[in-house]
Amino acid sequence: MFSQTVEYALRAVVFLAHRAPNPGICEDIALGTKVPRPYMAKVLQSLVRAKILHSQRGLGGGITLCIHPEKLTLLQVINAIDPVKRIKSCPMDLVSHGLNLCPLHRRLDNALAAFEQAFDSTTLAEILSETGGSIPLCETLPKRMSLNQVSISSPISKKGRQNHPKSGKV
Amino acid sequence: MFSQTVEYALRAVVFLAHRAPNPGICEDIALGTKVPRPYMAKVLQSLVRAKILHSQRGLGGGITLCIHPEKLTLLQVINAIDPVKRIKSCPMDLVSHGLNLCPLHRRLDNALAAFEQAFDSTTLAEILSETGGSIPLCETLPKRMSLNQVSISSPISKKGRQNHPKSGKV
DNA sequence: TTAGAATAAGACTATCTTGTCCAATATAAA
DNA sequence: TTTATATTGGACAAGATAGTCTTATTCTAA
Repeated sequence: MFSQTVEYALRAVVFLAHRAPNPGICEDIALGTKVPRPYMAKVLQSLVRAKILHSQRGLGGGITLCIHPEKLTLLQVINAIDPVKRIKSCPMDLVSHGLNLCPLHRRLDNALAAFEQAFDSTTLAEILSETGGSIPLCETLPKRMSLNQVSISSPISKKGRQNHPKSGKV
Repeated sequence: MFSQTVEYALRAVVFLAHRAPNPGICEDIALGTKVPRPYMAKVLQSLVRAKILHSQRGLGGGITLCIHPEKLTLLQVINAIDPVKRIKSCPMDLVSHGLNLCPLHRRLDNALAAFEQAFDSTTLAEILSETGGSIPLCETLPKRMSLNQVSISSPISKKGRQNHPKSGKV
Protein backbone atom coordinates (compact mmCIF):
# COMPACT_ATOMS: atom_id res chain seq x y z
CA MET A 1 0.00 0.00 0.00
CA PHE A 2 2.81 2.31 0.94
CA SER A 3 5.81 2.05 -1.30
CA GLN A 4 9.00 0.90 0.28
CA THR A 5 10.56 4.23 -0.52
CA VAL A 6 7.90 6.17 1.33
CA GLU A 7 8.37 4.00 4.37
CA TYR A 8 12.08 4.65 4.28
CA ALA A 9 11.54 8.37 3.93
CA LEU A 10 9.25 8.42 6.93
CA ARG A 11 11.77 6.48 8.99
CA ALA A 12 14.51 8.90 8.04
CA VAL A 13 12.47 11.93 8.94
CA VAL A 14 11.47 10.49 12.30
CA PHE A 15 15.08 9.61 12.96
CA LEU A 16 16.21 13.13 12.19
CA ALA A 17 13.46 14.73 14.20
CA HIS A 18 14.71 12.75 17.14
CA ARG A 19 18.11 14.29 17.13
CA ALA A 20 17.05 17.68 15.86
CA PRO A 21 18.55 20.16 15.60
CA ASN A 22 21.71 18.08 15.31
CA PRO A 23 22.50 16.91 11.79
CA GLY A 24 22.61 13.22 10.95
CA ILE A 25 24.96 11.75 8.43
CA CYS A 26 23.64 9.39 5.83
CA GLU A 27 25.41 6.40 7.24
CA ASP A 28 23.96 6.86 10.71
CA ILE A 29 20.50 7.44 9.33
CA ALA A 30 20.71 4.31 7.23
CA LEU A 31 21.96 2.30 10.17
CA GLY A 32 19.38 3.68 12.55
CA THR A 33 16.52 3.05 10.18
CA LYS A 34 17.77 -0.28 8.87
CA VAL A 35 17.75 0.86 5.27
CA PRO A 36 20.50 0.03 2.77
CA ARG A 37 22.93 2.94 2.87
CA PRO A 38 23.19 3.63 -0.87
CA TYR A 39 19.45 3.59 -1.21
CA MET A 40 18.92 5.80 1.78
CA ALA A 41 21.21 8.32 0.15
CA LYS A 42 18.81 8.51 -2.78
CA VAL A 43 15.77 8.83 -0.60
CA LEU A 44 17.40 11.65 1.34
CA GLN A 45 18.29 13.37 -1.88
CA SER A 46 14.64 13.36 -2.90
CA LEU A 47 13.64 14.89 0.41
CA VAL A 48 16.32 17.53 0.05
CA ARG A 49 15.04 18.41 -3.38
CA ALA A 50 11.53 18.60 -1.93
CA LYS A 51 12.82 21.15 0.57
CA ILE A 52 11.96 18.99 3.53
CA LEU A 53 15.54 18.29 4.47
CA HIS A 54 18.66 20.37 4.22
CA SER A 55 22.03 18.90 3.42
CA GLN A 56 25.43 20.20 4.30
CA ARG A 57 28.51 18.75 2.69
CA GLY A 58 31.91 18.43 4.19
CA LEU A 59 33.31 17.76 7.60
CA GLY A 60 30.72 18.13 10.32
CA GLY A 61 27.98 18.27 7.72
CA GLY A 62 25.01 16.02 7.35
CA ILE A 63 21.28 16.20 6.99
CA THR A 64 18.90 18.30 9.02
CA LEU A 65 15.20 19.05 8.94
CA CYS A 66 14.20 22.17 7.07
CA ILE A 67 10.85 22.24 8.77
CA HIS A 68 10.17 22.26 12.46
CA PRO A 69 8.71 18.94 13.72
CA GLU A 70 5.65 20.82 14.93
CA LYS A 71 4.96 21.94 11.40
CA LEU A 72 6.06 18.92 9.40
CA THR A 73 3.30 16.43 8.66
CA LEU A 74 3.57 12.86 7.52
CA LEU A 75 1.60 13.79 4.41
CA GLN A 76 4.25 16.27 3.36
CA VAL A 77 6.84 13.52 3.44
CA ILE A 78 4.60 11.06 1.65
CA ASN A 79 3.75 13.57 -1.04
CA ALA A 80 7.39 14.42 -1.56
CA ILE A 81 8.16 10.84 -2.49
CA ASP A 82 5.00 9.33 -3.81
CA PRO A 83 2.17 11.82 -4.06
CA VAL A 84 -1.31 10.67 -3.17
CA LYS A 85 -3.18 10.73 -6.44
CA ARG A 86 -6.74 11.66 -5.69
CA ILE A 87 -9.32 10.66 -8.28
CA LYS A 88 -10.62 13.92 -9.64
CA SER A 89 -12.41 12.77 -12.74
CA CYS A 90 -13.57 9.52 -14.21
CA PRO A 91 -10.49 7.32 -14.80
CA MET A 92 -12.31 5.71 -17.69
CA ASP A 93 -12.66 9.01 -19.47
CA LEU A 94 -16.37 8.68 -19.82
CA VAL A 95 -17.27 12.14 -21.00
CA SER A 96 -20.73 12.03 -19.52
CA HIS A 97 -19.27 11.40 -16.08
CA GLY A 98 -16.98 14.35 -16.10
CA LEU A 99 -16.37 15.37 -12.54
CA ASN A 100 -19.15 13.15 -11.22
CA LEU A 101 -17.46 9.98 -10.09
CA CYS A 102 -19.44 6.78 -10.34
CA PRO A 103 -20.15 4.99 -7.06
CA LEU A 104 -17.09 2.78 -7.43
CA HIS A 105 -14.59 5.53 -8.02
CA ARG A 106 -16.32 7.71 -5.47
CA ARG A 107 -15.57 5.08 -2.85
CA LEU A 108 -12.00 4.75 -3.94
CA ASP A 109 -11.48 8.47 -3.78
CA ASN A 110 -13.12 8.68 -0.38
CA ALA A 111 -10.60 6.19 0.89
CA LEU A 112 -7.80 8.27 -0.54
CA ALA A 113 -9.25 11.35 1.09
CA ALA A 114 -9.31 9.62 4.45
CA PHE A 115 -5.70 8.70 3.94
CA GLU A 116 -4.70 12.23 3.16
CA GLN A 117 -6.61 13.55 6.09
CA ALA A 118 -5.11 11.10 8.55
CA PHE A 119 -1.55 11.87 7.55
CA ASP A 120 -2.08 15.55 7.09
CA SER A 121 -3.18 15.85 10.69
CA THR A 122 -0.18 14.05 12.10
CA THR A 123 2.98 16.00 12.74
CA LEU A 124 6.42 14.67 13.43
CA ALA A 125 6.27 16.24 16.87
CA GLU A 126 3.24 14.12 17.67
CA ILE A 127 5.07 10.98 16.66
CA LEU A 128 7.97 11.88 18.90
CA SER A 129 5.89 12.71 21.92
CA GLU A 130 3.81 9.58 21.68
CA THR A 131 6.09 7.25 23.57
CA GLY A 132 3.32 5.02 24.77
CA GLY A 133 4.37 1.66 23.41
CA SER A 134 7.75 1.68 21.74
CA ILE A 135 10.17 4.49 21.15
CA PRO A 136 10.05 5.41 17.46
CA LEU A 137 12.44 3.30 15.44
CA CYS A 138 14.62 2.49 18.43
CA GLU A 139 15.37 -0.50 20.54
CA THR A 140 14.26 0.18 24.08
CA LEU A 141 17.88 0.38 25.14
CA PRO A 142 19.85 1.55 22.12
CA LYS A 143 23.33 0.18 22.03
CA ARG A 144 25.58 2.12 19.78
CA MET A 145 23.59 5.25 19.25
CA SER A 146 22.47 7.50 22.04
CA LEU A 147 19.12 8.62 20.77
CA ASN A 148 17.04 8.87 23.88
CA GLN A 149 18.31 11.78 25.86
CA VAL A 150 20.99 13.29 23.70
CA SER A 151 22.12 16.66 24.98
CA ILE A 152 22.07 19.12 22.15
CA SER A 153 25.75 19.72 22.07
CA SER A 154 28.55 17.46 20.92
CA PRO A 155 28.98 15.67 17.60
CA ILE A 156 27.75 12.20 18.45
CA SER A 157 27.97 10.81 14.98
CA LYS A 158 31.65 9.96 15.17
CA LYS A 159 31.25 8.18 18.46
CA GLY A 160 28.46 6.14 16.99
CA ARG A 161 30.35 5.09 13.97
CA GLN A 162 33.67 3.97 15.31
CA ASN A 163 32.06 0.72 16.34
CA HIS A 164 31.87 -0.59 12.79
CA PRO A 165 34.86 0.69 10.83
CA LYS A 166 34.56 -1.63 7.85
CA SER A 167 32.87 -4.74 9.05
CA GLY A 168 31.90 -6.44 5.81
CA LYS A 169 28.49 -6.02 4.30
CA VAL A 170 25.97 -5.11 6.96
CA MET B 1 -2.13 3.77 -4.02
CA PHE B 2 -4.29 1.13 -5.61
CA SER B 3 -2.52 -0.96 -8.17
CA GLN B 4 -3.81 -0.74 -11.68
CA THR B 5 -4.70 -4.41 -11.56
CA VAL B 6 -6.89 -3.94 -8.50
CA GLU B 7 -8.72 -1.13 -10.18
CA TYR B 8 -9.32 -3.30 -13.23
CA ALA B 9 -10.58 -6.14 -11.06
CA LEU B 10 -13.04 -3.86 -9.32
CA ARG B 11 -14.30 -2.53 -12.62
CA ALA B 12 -14.81 -6.05 -13.91
CA VAL B 13 -16.73 -7.14 -10.86
CA VAL B 14 -18.97 -4.10 -10.95
CA PHE B 15 -19.57 -4.69 -14.62
CA LEU B 16 -20.55 -8.28 -14.01
CA ALA B 17 -22.74 -7.46 -11.05
CA HIS B 18 -24.63 -5.15 -13.34
CA ARG B 19 -25.66 -7.85 -15.72
CA ALA B 20 -25.91 -10.59 -13.14
CA PRO B 21 -26.94 -13.32 -13.41
CA ASN B 22 -26.12 -13.15 -17.11
CA PRO B 23 -22.59 -14.19 -17.97
CA GLY B 24 -20.22 -11.72 -19.59
CA ILE B 25 -17.59 -12.71 -22.09
CA CYS B 26 -14.10 -11.43 -21.66
CA GLU B 27 -14.23 -9.20 -24.69
CA ASP B 28 -17.36 -7.40 -23.55
CA ILE B 29 -16.00 -6.96 -20.06
CA ALA B 30 -12.78 -5.51 -21.40
CA LEU B 31 -14.65 -3.18 -23.68
CA GLY B 32 -17.11 -2.09 -21.02
CA THR B 33 -14.39 -1.40 -18.50
CA LYS B 34 -11.90 0.11 -20.93
CA VAL B 35 -9.19 -2.36 -20.05
CA PRO B 36 -6.89 -4.01 -22.62
CA ARG B 37 -8.51 -7.30 -23.52
CA PRO B 38 -5.51 -9.59 -23.05
CA TYR B 39 -4.80 -8.08 -19.69
CA MET B 40 -8.39 -8.29 -18.56
CA ALA B 41 -8.24 -11.98 -19.34
CA LYS B 42 -5.45 -12.33 -16.80
CA VAL B 43 -7.23 -10.33 -14.17
CA LEU B 44 -10.37 -12.40 -14.63
CA GLN B 45 -8.33 -15.56 -14.32
CA SER B 46 -7.03 -14.41 -10.97
CA LEU B 47 -10.53 -13.73 -9.74
CA VAL B 48 -11.68 -17.11 -10.95
CA ARG B 49 -8.87 -18.78 -9.06
CA ALA B 50 -9.85 -16.77 -6.00
CA LYS B 51 -13.35 -18.23 -6.30
CA ILE B 52 -14.94 -14.84 -6.77
CA LEU B 53 -15.86 -15.43 -10.39
CA HIS B 54 -16.89 -18.54 -12.24
CA SER B 55 -15.93 -19.21 -15.81
CA GLN B 56 -17.74 -21.37 -18.28
CA ARG B 57 -16.05 -22.34 -21.49
CA GLY B 58 -17.70 -23.04 -24.76
CA LEU B 59 -20.46 -21.54 -26.79
CA GLY B 60 -22.73 -19.42 -24.62
CA GLY B 61 -20.20 -19.47 -21.84
CA GLY B 62 -18.53 -16.57 -20.12
CA ILE B 63 -17.83 -15.21 -16.69
CA THR B 64 -20.30 -14.92 -13.84
CA LEU B 65 -20.15 -13.91 -10.21
CA CYS B 66 -19.71 -16.77 -7.76
CA ILE B 67 -20.89 -14.63 -4.90
CA HIS B 68 -24.13 -12.72 -4.66
CA PRO B 69 -23.63 -8.94 -4.92
CA GLU B 70 -25.18 -8.54 -1.49
CA LYS B 71 -22.43 -10.68 -0.03
CA LEU B 72 -19.45 -9.66 -2.12
CA THR B 73 -17.41 -6.82 -0.67
CA LEU B 74 -14.86 -4.63 -2.34
CA LEU B 75 -12.29 -5.87 0.14
CA GLN B 76 -12.71 -9.43 -1.05
CA VAL B 77 -11.88 -8.35 -4.57
CA ILE B 78 -8.95 -6.23 -3.46
CA ASN B 79 -7.54 -9.02 -1.33
CA ALA B 80 -7.86 -11.51 -4.16
CA ILE B 81 -5.56 -9.43 -6.32
CA ASP B 82 -3.37 -7.43 -4.01
CA PRO B 83 -3.94 -8.27 -0.37
CA VAL B 84 -3.86 -5.47 2.16
CA LYS B 85 -0.74 -6.13 4.19
CA ARG B 86 -1.39 -4.99 7.71
CA ILE B 87 1.65 -4.21 9.85
CA LYS B 88 1.56 -6.81 12.58
CA SER B 89 5.03 -6.47 14.01
CA CYS B 90 7.90 -4.05 13.77
CA PRO B 91 9.04 -3.91 10.13
CA MET B 92 12.52 -3.10 11.36
CA ASP B 93 12.72 -6.34 13.29
CA LEU B 94 13.57 -4.60 16.51
CA VAL B 95 13.22 -7.45 18.94
CA SER B 96 12.33 -5.20 21.84
CA HIS B 97 9.36 -3.83 19.91
CA GLY B 98 7.86 -7.20 19.16
CA LEU B 99 4.15 -6.69 18.66
CA ASN B 100 4.23 -3.15 20.02
CA LEU B 101 4.43 -0.90 17.03
CA CYS B 102 6.25 2.36 17.42
CA PRO B 103 4.19 5.53 16.93
CA LEU B 104 5.14 5.77 13.27
CA HIS B 105 4.19 2.26 12.31
CA ARG B 106 1.16 2.40 14.55
CA ARG B 107 -0.13 5.29 12.45
CA LEU B 108 0.61 3.53 9.23
CA ASP B 109 -1.21 0.43 10.37
CA ASN B 110 -4.14 2.45 11.58
CA ALA B 111 -4.49 3.88 8.10
CA LEU B 112 -4.42 0.39 6.66
CA ALA B 113 -7.04 -0.69 9.14
CA ALA B 114 -9.31 2.16 8.09
CA PHE B 115 -8.85 1.10 4.51
CA GLU B 116 -9.78 -2.46 5.22
CA GLN B 117 -12.77 -1.40 7.21
CA ALA B 118 -14.06 0.97 4.54
CA PHE B 119 -13.90 -1.62 1.80
CA ASP B 120 -15.04 -4.50 3.92
CA SER B 121 -18.25 -2.69 4.67
CA THR B 122 -19.07 -1.93 1.05
CA THR B 123 -20.84 -4.56 -0.97
CA LEU B 124 -21.25 -4.70 -4.69
CA ALA B 125 -24.98 -4.38 -4.23
CA GLU B 126 -24.44 -1.04 -2.53
CA ILE B 127 -22.38 0.20 -5.43
CA LEU B 128 -25.10 -0.79 -7.85
CA SER B 129 -27.92 0.78 -5.93
CA GLU B 130 -26.11 4.05 -5.43
CA THR B 131 -27.04 5.72 -8.68
CA GLY B 132 -26.87 9.22 -7.33
CA GLY B 133 -24.25 10.79 -9.55
CA SER B 134 -23.14 8.58 -12.39
CA ILE B 135 -24.10 5.07 -13.29
CA PRO B 136 -21.21 2.78 -12.41
CA LEU B 137 -18.75 2.51 -15.26
CA CYS B 138 -21.30 3.50 -17.88
CA GLU B 139 -21.97 6.43 -20.07
CA THR B 140 -25.33 7.90 -19.19
CA LEU B 141 -26.67 6.62 -22.49
CA PRO B 142 -24.68 3.53 -23.40
CA LYS B 143 -24.30 3.05 -27.12
CA ARG B 144 -23.41 -0.44 -28.07
CA MET B 145 -24.11 -2.28 -24.87
CA SER B 146 -27.49 -2.31 -23.20
CA LEU B 147 -26.50 -2.35 -19.56
CA ASN B 148 -29.23 -0.32 -17.95
CA GLN B 149 -32.40 -2.32 -18.08
CA VAL B 150 -31.36 -5.57 -19.65
CA SER B 151 -34.08 -8.17 -19.45
CA ILE B 152 -32.63 -11.34 -18.12
CA SER B 153 -33.12 -13.36 -21.23
CA SER B 154 -31.36 -13.25 -24.55
CA PRO B 155 -27.65 -13.42 -25.34
CA ILE B 156 -26.80 -9.76 -25.78
CA SER B 157 -23.11 -10.27 -26.20
CA LYS B 158 -23.28 -11.11 -29.90
CA LYS B 159 -25.36 -8.08 -30.64
CA GLY B 160 -22.85 -5.98 -28.83
CA ARG B 161 -19.89 -7.35 -30.63
CA GLN B 162 -20.90 -7.25 -34.25
CA ASN B 163 -20.14 -3.55 -34.26
CA HIS B 164 -16.40 -4.11 -34.30
CA PRO B 165 -15.64 -7.30 -36.24
CA LYS B 166 -11.92 -6.78 -36.68
CA SER B 167 -11.40 -3.10 -36.61
CA GLY B 168 -7.68 -2.90 -36.12
CA LYS B 169 -6.22 -2.45 -32.65
CA VAL B 170 -8.79 -1.01 -30.34
C1' DT C 1 -18.79 -35.99 -34.31
C1' DT C 2 -17.46 -31.80 -35.70
C1' DA C 3 -17.06 -26.79 -35.89
C1' DG C 4 -17.12 -22.74 -33.65
C1' DA C 5 -17.00 -20.22 -29.31
C1' DA C 6 -14.89 -19.22 -25.36
C1' DT C 7 -11.52 -19.50 -21.51
C1' DA C 8 -6.60 -21.08 -19.99
C1' DA C 9 -1.89 -20.83 -20.14
C1' DG C 10 2.70 -19.62 -21.25
C1' DA C 11 6.27 -16.96 -23.45
C1' DC C 12 7.57 -12.53 -24.30
C1' DT C 13 8.31 -7.26 -23.86
C1' DA C 14 8.42 -2.78 -21.60
C1' DT C 15 8.44 0.06 -17.73
C1' DC C 16 8.79 1.13 -12.84
C1' DT C 17 10.67 0.20 -8.35
C1' DT C 18 14.26 -1.13 -5.53
C1' DG C 19 18.85 -1.50 -4.73
C1' DT C 20 24.20 -1.33 -5.71
C1' DC C 21 28.52 0.72 -6.97
C1' DC C 22 31.73 4.18 -8.02
C1' DA C 23 33.49 8.55 -9.19
C1' DA C 24 32.89 13.56 -8.65
C1' DT C 25 32.25 17.54 -5.92
C1' DA C 26 31.85 20.51 -1.94
C1' DT C 27 33.34 21.91 2.65
C1' DA C 28 35.32 22.58 7.16
C1' DA C 29 39.28 22.07 9.77
C1' DA C 30 44.12 21.39 10.43
C1' DT D 1 46.49 24.42 0.75
C1' DT D 2 45.83 19.97 1.86
C1' DT D 3 43.03 16.32 3.81
C1' DA D 4 39.34 13.90 5.65
C1' DT D 5 34.42 13.95 5.46
C1' DA D 6 30.09 14.05 3.37
C1' DT D 7 26.75 14.68 -0.20
C1' DT D 8 25.69 14.33 -5.34
C1' DG D 9 25.08 12.03 -9.55
C1' DG D 10 25.16 8.59 -13.00
C1' DA D 11 25.51 3.96 -14.62
C1' DC D 12 24.02 -0.43 -13.79
C1' DA D 13 21.19 -4.65 -12.39
C1' DA D 14 17.50 -7.43 -10.37
C1' DG D 15 12.69 -8.01 -9.49
C1' DA D 16 7.82 -6.69 -9.80
C1' DT D 17 4.07 -4.82 -12.43
C1' DA D 18 1.65 -3.97 -16.64
C1' DG D 19 0.58 -5.34 -20.99
C1' DT D 20 0.82 -8.27 -25.55
C1' DC D 21 0.62 -12.26 -28.39
C1' DT D 22 0.03 -16.92 -29.65
C1' DT D 23 -1.27 -21.47 -28.90
C1' DA D 24 -3.71 -24.86 -26.31
C1' DT D 25 -7.86 -26.71 -24.19
C1' DT D 26 -12.61 -27.17 -23.17
C1' DC D 27 -17.36 -27.03 -24.09
C1' DT D 28 -21.95 -26.41 -26.48
C1' DA D 29 -24.87 -26.78 -30.21
C1' DA D 30 -25.95 -28.37 -34.53
